Amino acid sequence: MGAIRTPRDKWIEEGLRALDAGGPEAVRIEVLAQRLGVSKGGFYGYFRNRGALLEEMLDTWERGVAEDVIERIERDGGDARERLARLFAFVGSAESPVTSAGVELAVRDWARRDEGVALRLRRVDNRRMDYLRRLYSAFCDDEDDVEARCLITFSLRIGDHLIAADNGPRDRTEVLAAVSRRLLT
Amino acid sequence: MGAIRTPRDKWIEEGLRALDAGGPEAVRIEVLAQRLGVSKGGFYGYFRNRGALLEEMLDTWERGVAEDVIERIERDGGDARERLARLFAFVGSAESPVTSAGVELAVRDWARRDEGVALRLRRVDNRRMDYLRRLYSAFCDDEDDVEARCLITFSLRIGDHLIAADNGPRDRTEVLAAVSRRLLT
DNA sequence: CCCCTTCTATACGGTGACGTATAGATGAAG
DNA sequence: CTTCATCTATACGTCACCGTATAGAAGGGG
Repeated sequence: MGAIRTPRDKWIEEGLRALDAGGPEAVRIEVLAQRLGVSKGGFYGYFRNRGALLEEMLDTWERGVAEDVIERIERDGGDARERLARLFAFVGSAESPVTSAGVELAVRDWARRDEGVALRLRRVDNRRMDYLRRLYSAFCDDEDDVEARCLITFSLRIGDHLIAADNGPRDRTEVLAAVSRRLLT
Repeated sequence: MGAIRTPRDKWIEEGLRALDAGGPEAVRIEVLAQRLGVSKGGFYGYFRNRGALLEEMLDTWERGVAEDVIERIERDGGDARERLARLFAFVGSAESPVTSAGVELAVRDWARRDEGVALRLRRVDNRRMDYLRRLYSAFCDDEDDVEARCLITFSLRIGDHLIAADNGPRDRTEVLAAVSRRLLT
């Protein structure tokens, strides 16, 4: 048996990188092949077609972005406020192609026009929202208030990457820090 | 002179509709032509190429979305709080292809990978953010607080359309209304 | 050392879209 | 009714990409 030269995962990883940079339309098999220093010949040994790759990319994204992040925050302990603070700090720190903020935004935009992607996103968002709810509920009794904080937290996490406005003399991170302080009260 | 059968504006309008539904990649000349009940023959009489159409679409979007909205809110008078409330109610009510929320989200995603679009978006966002700042400043003295409210308002307006999570037993609009109340205090 | 599975390169036909060229239709002006 | 600019239909060459087919490395097991 010959050794696997560019395995399945490489295609998926490179696919996610392309998704990050240019959205789903940019996930072109021949381009990925070139970037992997390989022709597209082997691709169809792993995947039935382009759609199958996209599907698997979403699979690994879904797994990596819901479970892994929460697990990572939970692992280090602390009370709810500390966990939230760590969560705020962690968001969007692109350490792997899966957890990159660009991929998430691309998926979010993608979901607006693909029902299947929308379903996956709903699962992920609900999983995260539940987690947020649990954390906020630990020090905030009014359920409506908890819900409001969850939505604000979530929106800021997205908006931060999507809003192009300058914040006057202030730094964006400074403004975000101020809001975070208010959210943790 | 023969009458203009499908004028410039029709192409732009249809282009924005396509952008709304499928992002910039979906703005295909031949598709627009078909939707207009026309072949692409005349297109190249108005526009040098596809890029020129995209450029003009962004022009009309930029004009229509910054000036017109603010003007509309200002027109009806009232104090700052009332204007903000009206602004909250107005956002995303897609009355024209220009002010549709889908178009805005598409532009926002587009801006992540096109520097020219990013520039335009920055202009629009700054224009709107300035307006928000002015309104909040009317009843809120702490400048940092004003900035925080602006960012939250803006993020919620975007996040609302992008977040797929359910809000438990509550309706999303209900949660948004609660936040809005807090923002207007 | 040879075989055989697994990966790889290359060539092919097909499709959708761009942009050009050119001939036909249409309707106001004279 | 003719003229003429303007819009429109159609055909064409080109390109990027998909998916298939087939032949060529590459390296472990017998």
